[in-house]
Amino acid sequence: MIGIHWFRFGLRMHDNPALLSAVNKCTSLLNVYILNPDVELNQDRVSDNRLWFLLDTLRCLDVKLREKGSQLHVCVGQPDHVITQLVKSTKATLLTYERQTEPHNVVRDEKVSSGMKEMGVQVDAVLGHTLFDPDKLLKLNGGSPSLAMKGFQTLVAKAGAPPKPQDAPADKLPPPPQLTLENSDELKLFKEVPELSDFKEHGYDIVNKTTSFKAGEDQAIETMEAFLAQKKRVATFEKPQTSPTSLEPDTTALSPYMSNGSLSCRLFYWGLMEAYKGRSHSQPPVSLEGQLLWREMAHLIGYSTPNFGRMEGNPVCRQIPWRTADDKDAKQMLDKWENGQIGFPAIDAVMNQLRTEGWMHHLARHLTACFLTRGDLWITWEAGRDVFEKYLLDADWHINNFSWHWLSCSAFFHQYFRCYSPVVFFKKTDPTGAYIRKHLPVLHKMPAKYIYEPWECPVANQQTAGCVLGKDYPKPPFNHSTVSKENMNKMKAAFDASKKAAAAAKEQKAGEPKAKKAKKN
DNA sequence: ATGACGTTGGAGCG
DNA sequence: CGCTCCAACGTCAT
Repeated sequence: MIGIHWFRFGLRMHDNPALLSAVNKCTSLLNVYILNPDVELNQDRVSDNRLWFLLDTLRCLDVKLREKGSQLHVCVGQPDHVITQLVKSTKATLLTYERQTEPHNVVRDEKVSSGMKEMGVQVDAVLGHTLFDPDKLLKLNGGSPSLAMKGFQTLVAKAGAPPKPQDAPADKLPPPPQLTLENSDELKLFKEVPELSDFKEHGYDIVNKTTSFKAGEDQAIETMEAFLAQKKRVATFEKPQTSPTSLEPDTTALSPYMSNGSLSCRLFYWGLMEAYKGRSHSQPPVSLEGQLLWREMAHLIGYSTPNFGRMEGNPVCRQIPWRTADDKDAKQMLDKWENGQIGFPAIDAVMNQLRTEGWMHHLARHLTACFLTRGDLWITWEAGRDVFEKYLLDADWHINNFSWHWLSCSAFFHQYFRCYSPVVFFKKTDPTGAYIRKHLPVLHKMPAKYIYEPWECPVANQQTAGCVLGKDYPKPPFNHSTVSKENMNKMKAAFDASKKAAAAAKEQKAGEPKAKKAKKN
């Protein structure tokens, strides 16, 4: 049988059930990755760092495939068109891929698989990106996801242990089939995995790559094993106790690998169980196991909630009258926020780390997400979500949307009177401002006393520090305490309004059957 | 109904 | 560093 294995997530050889399915069934197998020019090669949606990380991951994958007598073919084009052309060219009768659950990916895959059906091509869509089968979890829970961690833990307990990771293919892979394709405007096939600079026409260039993260499956496993070898650190890990201002990640920093599947979450889960063995250890939700459960819960909610990627029409999302980019002031603030020029050093440092590294600590994300939405700027979480999605190496549709719901008090978390302060929050873990100095070098010489509020620094000292406010670094556009208090009042109003709306909807629902009956009669 | 709790707040006290 | 209070959310167990 001639087959095509379509890599999307699951960019690895280990624990890759979809790839194994292809290898076991095929005498000839084409391994392909498709770059969609509207998605992966779109500067508005994917930063240079993120595309570089993807391409370098693909390069590592290609090396491994070549060691097994195969290789990775990288194409540019619309996925349904590319797959159709590849099937025609290779005369393949099997298409395999790892199943994805993001709504846009579900739509794409439905389109592709219905096309394959018409061509008489068998499609194997295999699970591998999460610990559990989302449909199985939904069924166990009566058809709906769990919106709180406690309930989710109960659900997971019912589901039993997640599958053990599978080994990488032991033998040589089936050789690639003959491929005769003419490059066209709609389809470009690369002989080798492309570099960032191959996409200059899309605005990408290797000189814009600034992240120090290293890509690929080997790096992922090495990082994981190095962390899991620290048995005490693993056993005592409590997420809220880790530091957002540490100069090196204080957490595992495995998320970039987990999000594109160069690391299997099942490999990590079972490695973690092994590291826990014979030790008392921290528990979910704060433990490392808990972090995997949060990921799983976000994926299940994102998969099963209509319109989870926006506020309107989203049944779990509180409707809040946020400002959008249509508001001129909001748009200006949004741009400053994205580019680290808002005037609060902690916020700007976090956003600079996001743009240069493509990763920040979870609590740093909390601080800046709270600031953008309910805390200070009162801007829609959807706008912040898009900025994070563009720059984060670990961008994960479900988790990103879930977290923005959480931080904006739109769902899952409701204590809007608990608000992060851009001046105070980082002082706890970084009183001297080492993190600020690293990610916001213009404040490098600012005295520790003023590092989080340089506008309080006497002008003479600003000059000595080489950072004059309003010239070298912006003055903050408002007073945080005043604005955050005003915003809390707005939140109170929005909560009241949504309670009222919920009560009205309930009443209407109660009245509905009667109305229908009345109509019938 | 009521109270405890919720992965990760801040301010002010000792 | 640990405690209480702030003004007060939704969820869940009792």
